[in-house]
Amino acid sequence: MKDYDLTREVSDKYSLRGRVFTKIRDDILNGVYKEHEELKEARIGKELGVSRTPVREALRQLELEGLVQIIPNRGAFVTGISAKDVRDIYMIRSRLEGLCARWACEHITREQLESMEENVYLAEFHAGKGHMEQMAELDNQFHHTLYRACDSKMLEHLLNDYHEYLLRVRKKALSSIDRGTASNKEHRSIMEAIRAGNADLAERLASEHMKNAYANMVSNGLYDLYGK
Amino acid sequence: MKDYDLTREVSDKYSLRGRVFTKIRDDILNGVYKEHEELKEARIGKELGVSRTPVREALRQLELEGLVQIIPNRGAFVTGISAKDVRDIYMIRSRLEGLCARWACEHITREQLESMEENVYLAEFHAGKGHMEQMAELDNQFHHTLYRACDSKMLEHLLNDYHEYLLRVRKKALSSIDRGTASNKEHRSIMEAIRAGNADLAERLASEHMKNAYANMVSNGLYDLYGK
DNA sequence: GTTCAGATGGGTGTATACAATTATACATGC
DNA sequence: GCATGTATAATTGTATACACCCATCTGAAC
Repeated sequence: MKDYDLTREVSDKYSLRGRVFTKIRDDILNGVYKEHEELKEARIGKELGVSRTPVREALRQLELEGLVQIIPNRGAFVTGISAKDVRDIYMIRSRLEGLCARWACEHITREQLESMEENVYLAEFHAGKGHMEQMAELDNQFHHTLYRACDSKMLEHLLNDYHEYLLRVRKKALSSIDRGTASNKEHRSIMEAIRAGNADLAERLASEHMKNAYANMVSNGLYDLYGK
Repeated sequence: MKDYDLTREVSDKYSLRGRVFTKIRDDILNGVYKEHEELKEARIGKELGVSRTPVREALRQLELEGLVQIIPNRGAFVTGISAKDVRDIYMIRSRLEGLCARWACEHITREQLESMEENVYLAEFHAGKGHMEQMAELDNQFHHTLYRACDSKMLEHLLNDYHEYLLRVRKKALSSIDRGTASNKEHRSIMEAIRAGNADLAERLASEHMKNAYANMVSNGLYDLYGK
């Protein structure tokens, strides 16, 4: 039998369900749907020109992604993210990114390391110019490369989940240019620790990188929008 | 608006879909369905006396739980767990259980602590008698109490996921009575560290507890069944 | 004014029909 | 013999119909 890919992802980007799933998901992450807003199957289906069936399936999946909550016989609602949830996720990520960096020391490929180097180099340029948009994109890229480099589908997928989950919050919490610069320096340190194969150091730096990102967010008070 | 529960769980235990979901899930965890076995909607529906609709929805959810993989237009297959996946999960859990124990130091309730004490006490009794069945059940219970005690829905849910995910493997890897005794001693240490409010110690002990559990599993060579 | 039974409307839950896709078997050509 | 094409069966993907559940409103009884 063929050796199928084991990661748990929403397959089938090209089916109706896949398209509906992606659409609703993006709308939630981009704030089109607010917290606790009800998502009615019929309305969404009508909007996208499909029947309720693929919409239902998409919603059921989004429930497990954590973006939607379904109450039996009542409906689907956009989940709220509390300040505590955000804090918890950052702390969970700090542990996991640390583990990820540790594993990356052993498993990173030449290409991945070069991609990281390029990323850090480029980010310095954009930081100097104050290009926030590009900084954010490069930040995403850096982390995805790191997740890749740990060579663990389990961990990579988990970290991707959380990373994307937080996009809802990060979209609002525009980080300052100062934080961007500091963050990129941390990226450089992490990369160098990995290149040197220093697993203990890499784990510690990556873990602290997350804690710093969270602390910055709190000090900016920007995610209070979501607090109760 | 009502303050709905935010955890991402499969709600609706009493709908057909909920029952189908639970049934298939249990069958996979109990080894009724083997790795890479195909799960056909029509057959399962017929067996359970329901139509394909709830079966489909259950399968789509199981996909995100990681127990099933769906290939578009092809079908649903039971996912395989490789030896590496098991190792990765144990390492991930070691970090997260550590974090969980740390948080429990601050948030554990009187009842939860008493439940842990009772658990450890009872486990000593069963260890002496060689009651493996009860030991396994108490082990599950201890961890669930710990997950509860950290007072984080995010972390609790994540750990529950992994815990249950590994049941497939643990069912086969019957641990020895020696490991049971050692494991329970570790439980006691963790509990005492939490009771003393020593977060650093609790985190370290809980983290090592997982690594030990994994090491024991490897030394018994029992999960090689799943290796490639 | 308050409470509660019943009607009602809007929504989800499930079954079923049909369309689209894929697997299988078999024939055909080289 | 082997590869390739084609017909057919089997299976999944989607639309639709209807049953069922629940929130809301109404009105009568008190």
